[in-house]
Amino acid sequence: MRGALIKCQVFLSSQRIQMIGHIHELVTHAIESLQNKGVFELDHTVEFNIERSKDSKHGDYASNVAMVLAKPLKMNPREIAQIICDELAETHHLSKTEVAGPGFINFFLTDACRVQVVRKILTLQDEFGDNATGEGQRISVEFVSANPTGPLHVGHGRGAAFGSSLSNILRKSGYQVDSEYYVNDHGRQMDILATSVWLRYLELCGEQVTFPANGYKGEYIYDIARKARNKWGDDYRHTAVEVFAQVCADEGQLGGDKEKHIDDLIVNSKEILGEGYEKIFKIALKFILNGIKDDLEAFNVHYDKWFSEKSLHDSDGIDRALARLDEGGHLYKKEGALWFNATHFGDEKDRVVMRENGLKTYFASDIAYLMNKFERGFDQSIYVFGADHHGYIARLKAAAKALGFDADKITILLVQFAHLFKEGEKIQMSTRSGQFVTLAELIEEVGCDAARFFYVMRSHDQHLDFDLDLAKSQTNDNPVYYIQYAHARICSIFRNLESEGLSHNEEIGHVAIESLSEAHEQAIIRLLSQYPEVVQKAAQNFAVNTVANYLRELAQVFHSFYNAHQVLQIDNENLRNARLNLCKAVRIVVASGLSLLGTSAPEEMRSDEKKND
RNA sequence: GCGCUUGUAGCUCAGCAGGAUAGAGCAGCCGCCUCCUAAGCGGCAGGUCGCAGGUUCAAAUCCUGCCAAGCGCACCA
Repeated sequence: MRGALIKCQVFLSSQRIQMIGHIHELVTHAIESLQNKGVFELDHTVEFNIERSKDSKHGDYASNVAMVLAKPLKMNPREIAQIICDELAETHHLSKTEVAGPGFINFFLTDACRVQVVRKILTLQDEFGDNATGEGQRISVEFVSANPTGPLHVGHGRGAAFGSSLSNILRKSGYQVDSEYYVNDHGRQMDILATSVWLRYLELCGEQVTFPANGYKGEYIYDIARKARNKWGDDYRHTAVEVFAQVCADEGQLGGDKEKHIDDLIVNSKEILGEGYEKIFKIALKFILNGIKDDLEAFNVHYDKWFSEKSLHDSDGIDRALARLDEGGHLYKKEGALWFNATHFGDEKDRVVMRENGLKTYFASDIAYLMNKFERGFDQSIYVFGADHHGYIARLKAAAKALGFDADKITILLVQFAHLFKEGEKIQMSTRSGQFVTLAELIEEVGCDAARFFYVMRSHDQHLDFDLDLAKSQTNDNPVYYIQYAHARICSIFRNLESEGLSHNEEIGHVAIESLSEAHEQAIIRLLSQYPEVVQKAAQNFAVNTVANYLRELAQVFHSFYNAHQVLQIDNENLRNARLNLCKAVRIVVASGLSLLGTSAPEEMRSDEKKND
């Protein structure tokens, strides 16, 4: 049979891809030619790879083609590799090929070809690394979406850092990204919040109130209450006796039930306050939401859209979603509640969408929100959830299928918890008691840069130990500063350029670029050329941490170079300009990578001034 | 009990669309500032990739079982 083969994993993206495609073509032609000559006899298709060599000793690219062909051809892989090498057409991109190891073919680029990347980076600037992976695709990334019942705490920080960085990376890979925060501004928790605020307000008015076990006890509730009192004075004051009339006993009391207790209080609050309840509710929501927005801004996290759950209730969003499920015959009544037969679509149990008391569950809103996302036409919707929400995967996918949508368009990424460590001790947190480390406190403590970097430097599905002391330290142990320092050093070189009476001529540098033949320089060039692939791979695998790892590596080779070679203090003008070009390219890529992670790229590092914070 | 996730160096972790001798950082030991910021660089030492099978020319990587850890299994949000 003719035309055996040939599939190659093509990593698209400008120059690299072209090179891999080019080499792939050369190999394919060689094999076809050998078939025609009757040297190779193949009767079925084979797949082989052209991939970047991990070790520079193995050239720039390598192929496993000979090993894959060994079996069908019943020949020794090294022998096959040699035959293919001899058959390869001439090309000015490659300086040599060699057979190595068990039968790899290694391809070596010419020096001229390899150093091209420096010019490319200086030309493209911060557009270097852009790739077309997501061209023409719209993608929704939802993250954090914490209930607006209190300030964000450190548990939300990782989702924020990850989701924000992921959005940046996807954008750089050509996706049209909508980042969203789903605001749960409706439902029981919000009523508990409003009621908690009102009770604190009554306290401020001088009423004797026993605060419910299930209420929100944080100090911020007082802040909101104070705000309400400043605004409305005693307008909403009622006696404690009135408020607690016919309320079930609280936890700890005889026959007490904290859930029933708070629910009764909510009912009373609504009745007693009437329209006033809505006002308290709104002032609380606004206060907290503004706080959340401020915290996220300070964390360099920005959203395209704040999606209100309430809007789904106010519009016909939820009703339409439920109607659609009903039309498909996926809803049924049982014991007064309305159920979605999620088990039919792979979930482990059916789910309630409307409770016996007539209230729609959060899951009903989730379904409506899901439908809304599909209706907006996203090619893909990413949910970033905390790992404790993994039960949601099956039910969301079940809902998507039941609604008639393609469940594969939903991707749920679970972010594992981060454990904070201080002085070697794990910090315990408990939201119940209102004692937790807020995100704002964390930023205050270690700074935005360190916090964001630490959160994403490990794979998102990996538990993370967050060492506060390390994040705060301004030493070489701290990876953030290590990378930023590389950037600052380069900026420093360019600052010193003028004071040394020198100047930078990029053109001279470009012409002399091949004089960068030192091992350190070659290592930097090699790494620089990988940046587009790193970004692309990070986008494809939703692996933000690979960017962090890459930056550390790049910083490392740069620091080595810096230590081994002078840039300014050399007489050879050509070499000096070539090295300046190289430094500038590193600076551009480091700055680009750091910005993807939402971390700044400072032009200088000054420990003395740092202490003034 | 069922489900999801994770077991790699003393510690924290990379690597996991299978590939050529398993990598970093910290901690330990030994070196480098008349030179662009030593927040840096170089070197030494450190691992039966949880255990056992299987697939493959090739397994830390894929499959199965077991062991261990974390999380989840509400008419809660």
